[in-house]
Amino acid sequence: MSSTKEQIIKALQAITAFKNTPRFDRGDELNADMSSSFGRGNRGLKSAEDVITGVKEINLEFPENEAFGDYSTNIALLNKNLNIDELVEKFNRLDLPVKAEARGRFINFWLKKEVLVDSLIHNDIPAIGKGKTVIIDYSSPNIAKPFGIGHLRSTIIGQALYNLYKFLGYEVIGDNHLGDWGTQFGKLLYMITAGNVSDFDISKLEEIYVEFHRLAEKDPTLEEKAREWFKKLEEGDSQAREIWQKCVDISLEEFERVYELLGVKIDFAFGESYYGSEMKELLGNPSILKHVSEGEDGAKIIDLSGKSINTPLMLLKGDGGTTYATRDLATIAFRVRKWNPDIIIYEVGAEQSFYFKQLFAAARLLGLVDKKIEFVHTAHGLYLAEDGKKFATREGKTIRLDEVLNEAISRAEKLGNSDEKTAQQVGIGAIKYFDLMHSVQSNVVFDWEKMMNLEGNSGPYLQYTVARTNSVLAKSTNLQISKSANSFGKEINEEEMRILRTLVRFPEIIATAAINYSPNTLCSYLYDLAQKFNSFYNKHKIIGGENEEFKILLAKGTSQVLKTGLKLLGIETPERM
RNA sequence: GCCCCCGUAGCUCAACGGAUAGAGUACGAGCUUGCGGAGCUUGGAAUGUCAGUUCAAUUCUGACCGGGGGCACCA
Repeated sequence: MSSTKEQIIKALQAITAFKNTPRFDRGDELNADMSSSFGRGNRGLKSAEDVITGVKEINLEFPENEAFGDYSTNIALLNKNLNIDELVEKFNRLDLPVKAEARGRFINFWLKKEVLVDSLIHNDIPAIGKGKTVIIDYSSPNIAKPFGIGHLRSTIIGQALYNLYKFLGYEVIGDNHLGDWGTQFGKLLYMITAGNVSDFDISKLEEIYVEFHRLAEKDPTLEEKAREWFKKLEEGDSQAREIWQKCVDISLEEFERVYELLGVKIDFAFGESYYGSEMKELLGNPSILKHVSEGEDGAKIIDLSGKSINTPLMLLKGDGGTTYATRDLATIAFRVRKWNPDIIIYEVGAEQSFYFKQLFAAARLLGLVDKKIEFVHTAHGLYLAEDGKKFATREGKTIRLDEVLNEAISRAEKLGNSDEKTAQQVGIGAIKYFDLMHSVQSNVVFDWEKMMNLEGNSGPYLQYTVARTNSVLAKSTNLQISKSANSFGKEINEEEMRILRTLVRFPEIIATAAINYSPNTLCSYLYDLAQKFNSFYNKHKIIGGENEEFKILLAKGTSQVLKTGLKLLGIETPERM
């Protein structure tokens, strides 16, 4: 069955004898079944003279203002000579679930009541991702550093995207690309061996790292020593390898705690160190090497000036050691071979935008991927310190994520009567929602108070609304919905109507949030829905009220959508709170 | 110096080129025994500056101002 949106578009195309292939965005293209005729839409068209010609472009949008209908089109603005009243009149002769209405040069479409009520029962999510594979590279904390606030966005946004794509029927692979290789280990190895440090934990490692940079400022040769140690590690030196393994083990243990708290589980965690053999293969492949040239101090580089990128990508350092880029290219080769994805999403901060531009260009230049693969770098904004500056490990200003999470949980506890589990759901929910409600690319200034906000537009507000619906529904379990959907139509009040019109949008909101990589779209939607429900709840009595069965059905529908939406965002919904 | 992102209400954030720029918070005024007040109703308050494209610009283009990030041996 085609969506209402498609039905409207097809009807408009039919009326206007629209011939050009319409330009669909990705979601529509996947969604639309253009091979069918325009379905039941054409029944009302009697003959060719009913057709209005000369229309060049058709598009349909969600009006922002709800007074302008459920859908609207600017067709009459784009086609100046169009007789808008004639078009509306013809449209309304068709047997469609919407009614058209001219308003200025816009046409607004209103879903009919039966359709709205029916959507309470059947509101299916279109499987627009069927047959497509998407890899999401997210979280990716660095070994030997505490899990800091810096990786919160990647973890939370990445997980939300993962859930959204999966929900839409995509084959989704989540990979936690751990930062477990690279020169930073050379730094640690140098410090550990030079200082004869035998016993260390995660905070000790951070101290050592900070200390290294302090010393290196005075003595630049230390950087050289660090590279030497990393080179040793890459060559398989047993002492280096042993210390490295210990660092990895310590870190993973720490990360596990954080993921547990966050309720995040990532399919794979291959990490950078996994790609040793893939890198070798890459570096030995003549068709790759023909793009490699020698740069300053013997470094091996890939010239990207043909792709209008002035800075070349460094494939190997002067001493032959690998770089971030070597490992990322190897990772791409591996992923293509193993999963043959359609999209690879890197949920990584905006400070790496330039690097990813280089990486994607290089991957295409080297022929690691074919044209159909789409690379996406979400380039999220950063958490900034309250002074508006970037948090930096080197200056020791990292805020540890577990501290933030525990603080959130204890604040939720203080609100009173909730048990430990609920407090965790509320505290973590607050943090996740706070992160996700921001548009991905904007920076987020770190502020405890705002972060833990439990009122207004917040995770707990949504959870609270769900708890309310649960409470109502629990009291109405003995009521059976006996009427058919159509029979509810007459007595629907204004508040109920607003909820219905919001609920029916859910599937399209999900698709929009995924396709635009913007979970904040879903956040706003859920908040809007919850507000509408709470207004309704305050004004009308559900149990024992008029049209009771319908009201319960409405509460059920709202509850369901809120729960599903929050789940997609990675936010749990306590039964009570 | 060059490149990227951001600039919207006191503060924190929304808005696929569309119609009356939408929330939260803070501040002001309300919500009689209610199915849960972490709630609801209500008031004031905003697109950095200057041009341009367009029937239509917070959105696109250019310049400028302000903030953040980046520009090969870090990741």
